[in-house]
Amino acid sequence: MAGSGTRERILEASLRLFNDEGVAAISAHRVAAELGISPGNLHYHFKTKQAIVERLFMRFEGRLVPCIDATASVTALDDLWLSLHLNFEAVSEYRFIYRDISYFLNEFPALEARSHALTARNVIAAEALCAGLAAAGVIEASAEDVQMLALQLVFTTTCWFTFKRLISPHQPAGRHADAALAAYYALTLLGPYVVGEARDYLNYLRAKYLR
Amino acid sequence: MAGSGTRERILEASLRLFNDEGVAAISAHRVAAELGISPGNLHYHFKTKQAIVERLFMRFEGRLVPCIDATASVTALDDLWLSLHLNFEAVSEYRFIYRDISYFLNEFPALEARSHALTARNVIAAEALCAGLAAAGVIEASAEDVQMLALQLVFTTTCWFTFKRLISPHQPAGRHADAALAAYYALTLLGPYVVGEARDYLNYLRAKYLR
DNA sequence: GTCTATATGCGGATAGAC
DNA sequence: GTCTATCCGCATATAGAC
Repeated sequence: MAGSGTRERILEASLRLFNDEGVAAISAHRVAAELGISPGNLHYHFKTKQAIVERLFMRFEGRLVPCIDATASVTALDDLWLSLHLNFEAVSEYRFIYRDISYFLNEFPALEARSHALTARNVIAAEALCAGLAAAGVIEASAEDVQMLALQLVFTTTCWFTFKRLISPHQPAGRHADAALAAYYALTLLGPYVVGEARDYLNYLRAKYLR
Repeated sequence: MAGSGTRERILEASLRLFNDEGVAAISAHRVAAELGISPGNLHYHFKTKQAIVERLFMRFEGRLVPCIDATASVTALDDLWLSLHLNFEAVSEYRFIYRDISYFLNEFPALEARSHALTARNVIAAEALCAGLAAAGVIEASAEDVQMLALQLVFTTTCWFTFKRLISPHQPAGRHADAALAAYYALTLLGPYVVGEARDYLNYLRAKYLR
């Protein structure tokens, strides 16, 4: 499996460059140059650029699924915050995927079905999560509210970092320390539904993140 | 101004192709072929592909700004719904812009500042709009709530159509009749803040759009 | 496994005739 | 204004030597 460290180094360099500059802007030559190897050598390990992207996407699946499935025990608001935080971190580590969604799906059509499945799984997990909070009395929400909330949560975890570039200057490189802030932002979607002492936790977060 | 109809036809064909297949996937050759003219002729009217995109972006600005500035008189929930509907329609007509945000800003850096300004203007208008509804007693929201709501509204009008591709199969072509549904979706962000008889309007919309 | 060298095609952009 | 013909550069992908 680990026979050749080169294969792994190609994946790591590709992920970094894709994240920083976008998968459209990075050629196979560029990845090879970054590693100080020849394009021919890179081609020996990955026949096509698409093969690299697909391999990275599978890693993203493996990285994200535990985050969205480990939500069975969520009964408090800070559990949800942690879940969102982990989710944002995973998305941030593979942010090249959702960075240019349409381009990505057009260029790598083999990944469209997998992307749909992943998003659907995410929505279902978010619904279960919100329903759990409602059952625990943390929030007060109808079944329809829960559905909408779940969709808004997944929409936010998926597209928030992309949208951020339209409201603040582009982060130069590996900056993804704002997962916590993003999690707070997403959490405010539930804000108006929160009842009881869970409001205290919201106020604590608000004091921490607002200005 | 209208000396040559060709220039206008180039812009129209470009907009349509960019919207349908993405600005990255459409070459100048392709636009020329679509119109049945030569690449040389196209180059006579637009020296570069970037010039076409910039011209279309300016049209988008001219198309969107009236939608976001004509919100001074919003004092009822259905005024907001209409405003959102018009906003979504404008975004849909120029959906190639927000379709792949990072790619767009990377490829056409001259438009990054304008995009920022447009988004900022949109947020300010949304804040005024939510503040107006709060003042009119339609919603009950603190100043911080209003800020968050405005950001969520703009986030949604900007990125919702892009995200939709991850949860439902890709719309083949000029389908953008879902502006009304998108407006309803965005409106639910205000749902929990709504008080008084405005709730009736929300229930009316819910019956209309849910299932 | 890794290299050098190269084939092939496409997209952006231009020159110059009509 | 519109055409044909062409240059240039880049990206994908391959061939074959070491």
